[in-house]
Amino acid sequence: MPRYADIVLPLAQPAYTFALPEGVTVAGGEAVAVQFGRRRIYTGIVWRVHDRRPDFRTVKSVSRVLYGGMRLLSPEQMALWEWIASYYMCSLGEVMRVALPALMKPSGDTEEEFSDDEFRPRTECYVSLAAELRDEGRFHEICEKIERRAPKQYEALLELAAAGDETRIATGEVARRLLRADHAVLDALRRKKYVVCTRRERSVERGGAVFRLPELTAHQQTALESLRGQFAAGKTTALLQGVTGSGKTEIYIHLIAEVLARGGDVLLLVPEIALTAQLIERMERIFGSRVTPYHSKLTPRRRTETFLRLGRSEGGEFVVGARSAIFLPLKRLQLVVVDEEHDASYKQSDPAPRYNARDCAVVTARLFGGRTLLGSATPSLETWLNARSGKYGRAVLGERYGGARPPEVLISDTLRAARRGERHAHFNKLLLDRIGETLARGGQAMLFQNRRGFSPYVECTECGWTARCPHCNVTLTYHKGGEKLVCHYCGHTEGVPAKCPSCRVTDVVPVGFGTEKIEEEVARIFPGARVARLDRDSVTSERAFNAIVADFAARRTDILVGTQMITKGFDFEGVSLVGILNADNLLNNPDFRAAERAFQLMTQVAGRAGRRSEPGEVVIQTSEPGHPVIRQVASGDYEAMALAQLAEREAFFYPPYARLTALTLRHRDPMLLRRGVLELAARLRARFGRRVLGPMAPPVDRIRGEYLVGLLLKVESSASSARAREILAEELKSFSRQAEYKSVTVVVNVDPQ
DNA sequence: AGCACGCCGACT
DNA sequence: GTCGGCGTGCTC
Repeated sequence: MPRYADIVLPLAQPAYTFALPEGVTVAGGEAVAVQFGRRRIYTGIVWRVHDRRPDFRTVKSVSRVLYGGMRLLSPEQMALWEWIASYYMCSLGEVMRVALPALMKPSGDTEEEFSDDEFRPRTECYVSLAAELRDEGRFHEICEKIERRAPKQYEALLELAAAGDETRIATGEVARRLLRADHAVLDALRRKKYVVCTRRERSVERGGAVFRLPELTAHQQTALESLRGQFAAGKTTALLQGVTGSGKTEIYIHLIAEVLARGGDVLLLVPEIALTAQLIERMERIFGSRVTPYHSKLTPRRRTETFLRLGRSEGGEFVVGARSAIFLPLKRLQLVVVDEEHDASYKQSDPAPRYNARDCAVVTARLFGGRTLLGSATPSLETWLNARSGKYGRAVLGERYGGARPPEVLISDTLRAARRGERHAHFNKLLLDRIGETLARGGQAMLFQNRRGFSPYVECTECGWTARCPHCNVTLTYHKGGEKLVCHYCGHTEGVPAKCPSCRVTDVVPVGFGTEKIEEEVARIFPGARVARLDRDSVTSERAFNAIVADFAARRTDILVGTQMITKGFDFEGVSLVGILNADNLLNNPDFRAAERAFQLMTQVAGRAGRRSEPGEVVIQTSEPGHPVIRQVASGDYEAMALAQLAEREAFFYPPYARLTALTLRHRDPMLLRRGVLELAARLRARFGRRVLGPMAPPVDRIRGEYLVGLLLKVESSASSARAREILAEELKSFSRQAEYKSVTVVVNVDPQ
């Protein structure tokens, strides 16, 4: 009987059907090499094996089976891929692109090109004590012998012997890279036959049976028990809401340890690399080498090793990773923890699949019959409402760790300060006074400005000309380092003109302000202070990031100026003052989530002030001191914010009461684009009525020489979202089939941030 | 995604 | 007269 396999290729295309040659057996979830097109060879994932002959003229055969026929994807992972493809309206191939590490999906024009790229595991040196030294008496004897003459070697022996269960893998070996002893010392020990070195494929085994669990406070204990109870009673998803410093992490740790002890797998999702590194370290202190990190800063090889190792694992795995870790091939997933679940970086906005890892976590856990814990100090309104309505379980941690008091929030009126002549540069007198006092006391301050660069743009003082990108409809951002103007959309860079190119009269000057400008000003006003900056421009690498953070933690800097980056989970003991330079640009974002975001951001920044020992101070500079969100931040009243915002969302029919799908149409000819969007809007209105909004011009309506226009679909949360997507897919298909609009690109973003 | 096919501008 | 630009459509 002829057999066929539907193969998913890493393309924005549906699966293709290939024949299975005589004697070749494959099953769903395995990887194969196939020839696609004239000569290109791709890695594909077998989705389904069947014997229905497709009605194409030529049916090509699968070239060979990869990874020795190992099943790369569990049935649950395949179900997740399918859910994502259907929910986010993309192809399985697009899911494949993010789900598999790059090295695992080689492609090439020739067989050599293809297989040369194929992953080969790297080896690593493992060290263990010689058999002789396993005997305690003999060990001490030798230690005594070398202690004086070779202190380094003695140290190394002790280190090796003392390496806890968490670094030692099952065979009693320790990876050399985990030892402090250097090459020469280990070599000497090896020559003396005190230690044995073996080279093997790295990180195949994971050790670590002993976890050092933190003690819980009474509040934490109550919350933990409550969550356990709710999970046991059948709630699949729960929210753990706890203010900054209340110790959510300790609760995660206890739940994680319980699952690992049962042999189940755990996935801990964290927003992004900045936070990832810190949390991974923290988890390694507890769980040792049980922790498997997975984030964008890993090398392609590491990612592949991790993927394959997990695929072969029998359970008891603990992965800490960023959003794409949701795709790792865990087989006994029992718990997914999503830390800072409200964080926007869980949603991938470009390219497809435009998935939200937090929502995928909930789906995945359900597929495995596992549980999801969503943690946040300031939950997204979607999650909060789900918890409130009883759809999700819920536990609240009200108190800061060790009874520390919340920071005192001072609201400083920018307009009033300006009227009184109490505004210098971008600082009100109040903030400057507090910074001065803080420095005098030897304390540290953090200043938050939600904007990168020296200042956003340059302007001619005479005629108002501003530098704009020739390819995108945006002003160019001014970066002082190098006197450059940069487009944040396409990367176009040019120099700052000496004279205004328009009126040729005067110089152009920087307008507005970003972190770089603030850094400069604060350094000028407080010449004695050591100032550093943390934003995407100053952080060129993980190393640079760590250096800036380490300097601040060690109090080698006094003031840290930064963007969002400084809001994320740092525990700096010395920070007693936090300044928010401009709350207005947070509040006035033209986005239905602006108020929620502003609250989350300001609350998070404020949480950086004053840990443990003394309460901190927060100064918020704003021209709207009476704004409800400012008041809610000042009083730390999340619920007031949530209730007020939910009322607005309900009134204006926004999430969580409606589901949004954003459509963006793109074309280089603006007239054709205009006709196209009107046509599509009309078609959609015929099906969805007033649920269709637009056409609307997006904030940036031209990128890389292409024009953009948006449509927004709002469907009641109570309605069937599957049906809505079905109708939308139908209409998009028939729209794109029209000859005139074939060249118009339509991007679908389900649940846009 | 890659690649071939096909129709309009600057070169030997 | 051709070489080559990239716009369009197809790949099991």
